[in-house]
Amino acid sequence: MNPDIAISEAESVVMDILWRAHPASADEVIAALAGQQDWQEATIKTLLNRLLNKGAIKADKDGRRYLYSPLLQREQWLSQESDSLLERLFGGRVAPLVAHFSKQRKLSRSDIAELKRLIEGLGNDDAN
Amino acid sequence: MNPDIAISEAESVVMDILWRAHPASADEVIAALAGQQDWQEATIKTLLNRLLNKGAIKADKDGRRYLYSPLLQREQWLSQESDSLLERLFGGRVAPLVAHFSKQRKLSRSDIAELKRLIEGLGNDDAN
DNA sequence: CAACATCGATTACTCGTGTAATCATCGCCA
DNA sequence: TGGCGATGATTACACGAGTAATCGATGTTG
Repeated sequence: MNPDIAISEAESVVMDILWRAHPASADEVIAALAGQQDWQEATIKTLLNRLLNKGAIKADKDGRRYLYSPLLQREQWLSQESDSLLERLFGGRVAPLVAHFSKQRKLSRSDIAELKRLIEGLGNDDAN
Repeated sequence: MNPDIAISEAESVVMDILWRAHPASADEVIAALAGQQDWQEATIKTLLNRLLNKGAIKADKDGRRYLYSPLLQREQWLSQESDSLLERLFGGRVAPLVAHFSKQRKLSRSDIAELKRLIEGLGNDDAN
């Protein structure tokens, strides 16, 4: 479908704002980022434009300004990013990844509980 | 300790060779990469040098050439990469990450089995 | 109506990265 | 022993990303 839209790190920060609340004007995005990122307004405008040019967001005219909304879905982006890491680092297998976190003691007690619940709810799916 | 050595994508491909078998001469690295990457020798030499300059590998003189070995450990790099992704995308929690893969049907049957085993070997702090 | 404010678009500049050619050094063979 | 070949070092160059200033259009207001 959507041929993978590549989002840079800085761009993804802007996307995050829009995923949380859209549509949003440039000003609203800038406001939301103040205190979180130390960016000039101009910087954020540039990022919005780059996102626009690569089709990751759309802009609807609202009087003299625009209201921005995401086109790229957060879920899709999550998949792109995490699949790529999974592939590159763990040969595409999830278990080794979890094993890694477990080895690093990155699993909180609630993680473990949640995983238990998750795994148990899976037993009978499809092939491979 | 080691203040995060940043490795680029291409560099990590070279590291992978060295992690698999070290020390290795430039020629051996080049040989190992032939057929896997479509890089000129010069490109690989450059990557080796950049890795050297950033302290990710070391070079021991062996006659007229060098033998390269990793300094940055694979485990450490895996952690850098996966922790950063986990933080950025899933707020640092492992369970949501696994949930994501599960939702995307990225869990193979053997993944599930392995995860089951893994998780079971963990929960022995208190009951349940 | 003219000056001004606002907002997006354009332009700019630096750095890292991917990719590679070329340079310099040094041991080896004829 | 002097040129050759191998090997690492240096240099190159385009492109994306981060960061931002400035321009241009357009709407607002006295």
